[in-house]
Amino acid sequence: MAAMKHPEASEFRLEKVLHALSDGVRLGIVRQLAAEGEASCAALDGGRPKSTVSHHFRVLREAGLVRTTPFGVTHMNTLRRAEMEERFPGLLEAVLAAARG
Amino acid sequence: MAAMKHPEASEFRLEKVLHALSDGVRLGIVRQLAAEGEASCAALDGGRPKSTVSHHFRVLREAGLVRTTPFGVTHMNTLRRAEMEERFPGLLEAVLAAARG
DNA sequence: GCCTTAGTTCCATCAAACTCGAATTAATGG
DNA sequence: CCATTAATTCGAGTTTGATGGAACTAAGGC
Repeated sequence: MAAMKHPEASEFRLEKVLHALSDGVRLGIVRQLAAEGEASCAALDGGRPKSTVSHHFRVLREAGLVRTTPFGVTHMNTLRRAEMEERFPGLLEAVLAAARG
Repeated sequence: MAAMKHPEASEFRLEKVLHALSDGVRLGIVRQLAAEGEASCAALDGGRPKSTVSHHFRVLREAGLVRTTPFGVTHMNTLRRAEMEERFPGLLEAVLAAARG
């Protein structure tokens, strides 16, 4: 799968990030990624159809929250914590803390 | 105008807060309220129709971000910074910092 | 080459949400 | 009481976004 496009940290847009995080399914994905470090899409689908999950990962990618890297036949996803921190200091960590509590 | 209902800090829901902040108009309102302390709805309408502005204030109120108090014939709006901080520490301040930068 | 696996893309459907005009309510002033 | 001002509520139109089935693509294994 050809490398998918991910925005640079300088291109992250606050409203897009907030919108991406305002959905329950996506917030759950982000939470799990934060807890487990990395995971395939399938590991986080929660029993939902692939097309739905793929849509949510796309939104997360385009907001800059998640990086997806092809790894053999699966795709590995990681949170872009450091870049988010650089661009919007404290934001993602505050959301993660809020989602935990 | 009978006192409008505002949720308690314990009732704030993260996804609702993030959704409220993910709209450009509302983010602008929140930014201005943070800068100016308080303002009437009309002072923040940006030339938009009243019904539109009223809608956005409602979303902000229901998320817990804004408190609206009748004050004579106008309504005074303030950010509920302390309560947000109590419920979701660091979140609103990180968003405000990001919106400024 | 063929099959399987993992995701994406396309498409349609349906619900949520933004916008805004018009009617309404609430408080004040004359 | 009437007019004015400020904002809410109602209703309609339009857009955005979520969901999920079907077809497609890329990588690996036999």
